[in-house]
Amino acid sequence: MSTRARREREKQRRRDSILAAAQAVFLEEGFYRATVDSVAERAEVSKGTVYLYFDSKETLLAALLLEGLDALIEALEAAYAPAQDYAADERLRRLSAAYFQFFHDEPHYFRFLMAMDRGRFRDSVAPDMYQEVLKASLEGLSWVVKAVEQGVTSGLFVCCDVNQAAATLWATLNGVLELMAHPLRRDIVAVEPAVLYYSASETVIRGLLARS
Amino acid sequence: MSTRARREREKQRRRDSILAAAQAVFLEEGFYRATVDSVAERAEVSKGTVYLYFDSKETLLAALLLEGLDALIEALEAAYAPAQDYAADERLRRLSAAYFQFFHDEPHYFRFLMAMDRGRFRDSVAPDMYQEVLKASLEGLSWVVKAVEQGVTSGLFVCCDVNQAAATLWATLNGVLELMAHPLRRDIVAVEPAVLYYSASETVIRGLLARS
Amino acid sequence: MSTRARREREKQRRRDSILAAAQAVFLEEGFYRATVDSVAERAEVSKGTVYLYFDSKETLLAALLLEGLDALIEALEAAYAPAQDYAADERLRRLSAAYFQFFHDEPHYFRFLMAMDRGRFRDSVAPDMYQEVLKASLEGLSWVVKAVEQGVTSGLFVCCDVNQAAATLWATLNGVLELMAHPLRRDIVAVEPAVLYYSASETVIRGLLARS
Amino acid sequence: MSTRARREREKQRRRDSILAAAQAVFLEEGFYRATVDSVAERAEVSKGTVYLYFDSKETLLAALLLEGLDALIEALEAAYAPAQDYAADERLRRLSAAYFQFFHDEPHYFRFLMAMDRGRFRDSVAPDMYQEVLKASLEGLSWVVKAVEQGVTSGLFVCCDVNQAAATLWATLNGVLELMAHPLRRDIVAVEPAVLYYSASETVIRGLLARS
DNA sequence: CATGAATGAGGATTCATTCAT
DNA sequence: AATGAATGAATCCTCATTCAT
Repeated sequence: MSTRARREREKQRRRDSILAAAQAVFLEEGFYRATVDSVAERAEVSKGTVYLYFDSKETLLAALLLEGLDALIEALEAAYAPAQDYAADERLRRLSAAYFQFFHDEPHYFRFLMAMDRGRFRDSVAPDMYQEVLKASLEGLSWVVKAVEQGVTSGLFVCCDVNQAAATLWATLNGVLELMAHPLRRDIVAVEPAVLYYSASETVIRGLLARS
Repeated sequence: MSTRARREREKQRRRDSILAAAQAVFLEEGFYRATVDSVAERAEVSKGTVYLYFDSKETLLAALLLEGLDALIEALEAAYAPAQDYAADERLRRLSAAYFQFFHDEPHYFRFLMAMDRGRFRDSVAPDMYQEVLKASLEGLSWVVKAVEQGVTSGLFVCCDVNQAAATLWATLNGVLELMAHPLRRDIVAVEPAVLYYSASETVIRGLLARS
Repeated sequence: MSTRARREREKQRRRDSILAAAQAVFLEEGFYRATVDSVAERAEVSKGTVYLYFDSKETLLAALLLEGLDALIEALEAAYAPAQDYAADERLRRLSAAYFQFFHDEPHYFRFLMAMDRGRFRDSVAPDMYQEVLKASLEGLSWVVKAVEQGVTSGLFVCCDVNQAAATLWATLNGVLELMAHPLRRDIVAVEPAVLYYSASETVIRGLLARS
Repeated sequence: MSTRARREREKQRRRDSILAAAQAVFLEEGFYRATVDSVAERAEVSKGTVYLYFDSKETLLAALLLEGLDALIEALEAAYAPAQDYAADERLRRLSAAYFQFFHDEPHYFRFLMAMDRGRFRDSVAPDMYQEVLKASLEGLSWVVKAVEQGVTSGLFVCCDVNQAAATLWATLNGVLELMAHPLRRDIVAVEPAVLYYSASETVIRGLLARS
């Protein structure tokens, strides 16, 4: 029956709207200072309803994270473009650009990702949710690993360990993003985020290239 | 009078012991979960005394930060070794190693530095304290900038913008540290922190080198 | 029409299954900690349905009680055995044994009966339901009163007031049951429940007997 | 210094006033319905202060209980009158009367004692507090046991097991108190509490007496 | 200076009950 | 009749901060 389908859709919509509200509130206030009350108010539902859809405040964060990671993974896969025929360095550039784009479009996710450290996230979220976050994170990195592997195989890159090389690029990009995420640090560096990001990415890629 | 001097010294000692207690507690519990009570207890003073020496919990964090930054700046200056005659790439390697050493020896400072983002730090700390943190951070980075400048001048490095290059290295190093700071992420990457740090640092430095 | 009859039967069955679920849940969790949600879940109906059959959580308790009391009254009547020719002391022994048996078989009812004290039971249950519980309780006691009356008439017992004597036995039995219902108190007394119950019952009956 | 002593006294007074408030509120509302807010309000302190003196709502109950038990034990000891020369049956009568008197003077304690069953009391109170309650309860009963022992030794009573006999009397008295504690049940029995209590007590004592 | 008792504004979470479908 | 989503008041407890001594 269509009634049931509509119900389901309504439910999903409600869930999404709560998630969106949580995102906004967490972003504005920070996770700790944010209150479930504000989330409920923002979503225009009662506090009880929030708990109807999510077990706890931390679960809300986890769901937000997962959603973001899924989108990111998709973006990275599209950037890698398995079906296309790209050179390894080109792939890294594309992945790097896609990562930047993602955080440019949805700057909050970066914060949420970083917020995982704190608050005994691991203890307060259902274990399977934690595992999912872990799995998703790994999956994101795996595209970078693949590209580096291709480069090593083709002789374009020279490096001792593929994981290490991929992690270096990843760490660099994250480092730039974090550096630029904070107004204080952005002021210190006094360089345009996009420019620094691009230059850092290029620097690492150049570092990987085999010298002719 | 020596009475006065002793008084002063006593006061300083008290302040330091509170700071040390705060450091331990913030590290163990995280800033938000930590309570002023625990800090007071750890420092073996009353809660009121903590407020006698520090305006607020956040001020405590700022003081901790500043202390750490001072130590870091000293370490970086020593690594740069203005009086010595080092090549630019060597200087970068030394700075990079010193940075790693610092966070290896005092892993909490990294956390505190990162914690500055959150919690409306800016709003809840006296403006001059905030300025001081900013100044200190800049000072740290300036040693890296200096080394890059030397490299460009000597023709060892080739890069369009000195600040950019320095920030790239800085961002990379921070990125690795952050990546490795979180157990979850450390698991994902599956590389030894020290190894990744060294390799990332080398990769960036190589990326800066002028091709022969 | 038979359709109507079936409907009626269905309804009764539903009601019974909710009641059974409530009994189980109240027993396991205690009345206050139990949630209507768990009752509904256990009964495999929706929460709304529970409220369709019962006005409130407290009404559920009252219905449970009434059900239990009805069963108890039947058991007591059977023990008294009006059609048989028993001596008064024998009747008291039989009633006492039946009471014990009842709470042995259905230990929860004792708890429910005791729970009536608390929670403004009187205020939150429909007055007629309260009256019914009262009536049922009286009816149970009346069998004891009858037996004592018989004993006094036959000269076996000597006592000033029949109600008093019956209430004494009743109070004693309840006292033992309550004493033994709580693990803490059971530990304190360090006597087997059945043994204490029997001995207490005998002691009171002996106390009623006219000295020869 | 007297300052310190006064402080200590003030603290004790505060603690007592909170305890008294809790007693009143728990009595009026029942433990579950009572809120810590009301206790605080009644004691004319802030909610935080209540938690300064007591760890939790349940701890408040335990403290109340313990206080009551201590008073009861004292009353029982006085009734037993170790220094005096009483016959065993007289001692039981005195103990029984003291018990009644106690609950007549402080009717709430009976309720609190009974409330221990519920609410996972054991789990939510510090283990040592639980042990104390247990110990105190045992101590109360021990006076009855002593009196029965004396009776058996002197040949006044005849019974197989001293503990059993003591528990029977205890159970009976508790049973009467409980029976009379509840308005509903009091109505059913239709006998004056004091009268029933006395008669029940006499009945059990008579049941213990060796027949001449 | 130092203390530590007192405060009270929140905060996360629960759950009986209602009501539109 | 049955559902189950939505509600929101109510609850226990925490903790940064103040202030009288």
